[in-house]
Amino acid sequence: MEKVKCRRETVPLKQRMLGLKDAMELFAGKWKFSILLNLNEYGEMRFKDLLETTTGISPKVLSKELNDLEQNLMITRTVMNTKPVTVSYAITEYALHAEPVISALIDFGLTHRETIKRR
Amino acid sequence: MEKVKCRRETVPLKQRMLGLKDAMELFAGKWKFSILLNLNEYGEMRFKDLLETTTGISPKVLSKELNDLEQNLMITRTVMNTKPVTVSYAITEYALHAEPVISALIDFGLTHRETIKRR
DNA sequence: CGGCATCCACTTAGATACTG
DNA sequence: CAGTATCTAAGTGGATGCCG
Repeated sequence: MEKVKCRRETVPLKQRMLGLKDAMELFAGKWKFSILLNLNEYGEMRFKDLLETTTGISPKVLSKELNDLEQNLMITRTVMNTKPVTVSYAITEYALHAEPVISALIDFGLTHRETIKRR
Repeated sequence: MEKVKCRRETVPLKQRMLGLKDAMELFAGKWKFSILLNLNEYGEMRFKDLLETTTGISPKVLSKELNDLEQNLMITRTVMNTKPVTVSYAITEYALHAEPVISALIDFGLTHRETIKRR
């Protein structure tokens, strides 16, 4: 692990740990990334759509995950004036900030998967 | 979330999700980052040392965390021929691969913490 | 010293059914 | 359609004690 750069080195270790903790808590669980990647790929989606594309999730869990993501400003929730009501979810501009994290995780995860496999 | 780059775009979505999953599983839990950052900062450490610097952890959990990290090649475990035995843990070269992940998480986490706080 | 065994508490996830 | 209610199953974490 080499010397960290930019803002990271201006911040004490304790606080960096807080940042790590926050980020990990936000993305914890089996479904958050899947939901975000789906919303990113397909644009606006309704509850039902997400229930179908997120294979294996139950409505209760999906509901909780969506709430978490909304609380953390990663997605928006829009209730449409139709009958019966439809609700539309979309990814936010703010969620773009998470792209470096996701990229780094994918890169590391794929490399690591190969490394462990051939061990 | 903008277009992904390099190897990430050569890999299908399903597989990218696997990479994400692997990486998240490796780093899940409250202690892994703390242990890695400590080992990185202090070099070789014994079980007892880690038990002290990792505030709040119990021996059972520390033991499990260390095993996980060793299985994933992030640390080495060396038994010394002393009486009574001492065991020394150290971070591996391979763990350097995780640095971009950690940096990205810290950056995002710190920014996000501020964003949420002032909401 | 460096753990593992045991037990318990708590949180989370899943299945299913139901409602506005 | 978009969830909530309820119940149960499972995983995880902490406390404690013991042993080589």
